[in-house]
Amino acid sequence: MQEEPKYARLWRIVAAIPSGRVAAYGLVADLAGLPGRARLVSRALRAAPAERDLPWHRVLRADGRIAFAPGSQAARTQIMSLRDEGVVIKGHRVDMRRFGWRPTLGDLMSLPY
DNA sequence: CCATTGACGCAGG
DNA sequence: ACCTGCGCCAATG
Repeated sequence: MQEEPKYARLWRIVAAIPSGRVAAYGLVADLAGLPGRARLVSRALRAAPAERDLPWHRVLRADGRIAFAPGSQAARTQIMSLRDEGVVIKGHRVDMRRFGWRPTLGDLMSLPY
């Protein structure tokens, strides 16, 4: 049996983040079984094929801040997508207590391949 | 092969 | 709230 490639495992977690909720890079890594590898998540997202259509905009820094520089095109796109889903952004950040995704074990167990 | 670079996170000060 | 340092490590030059 072969181990699922790291990027694919990260992509699966990101794909599971529900609309209207957000998750930190570090949480995505943890849930993918790669604790301490937050930076790998950013790499995986850059490398993700567009066809996969991942909700990358739902991934933020641990403190709720948008990872991209304020005013950058990427940040504006991300903010727009989040607002479309009802996520409130103030001062370039999101209130993680309100919008943070907290999956149950059941959620994780029933992830599609 | 060595150095630098990040869509990061956390502990300190 | 802001800054600094360190751990992390695949990718890039």
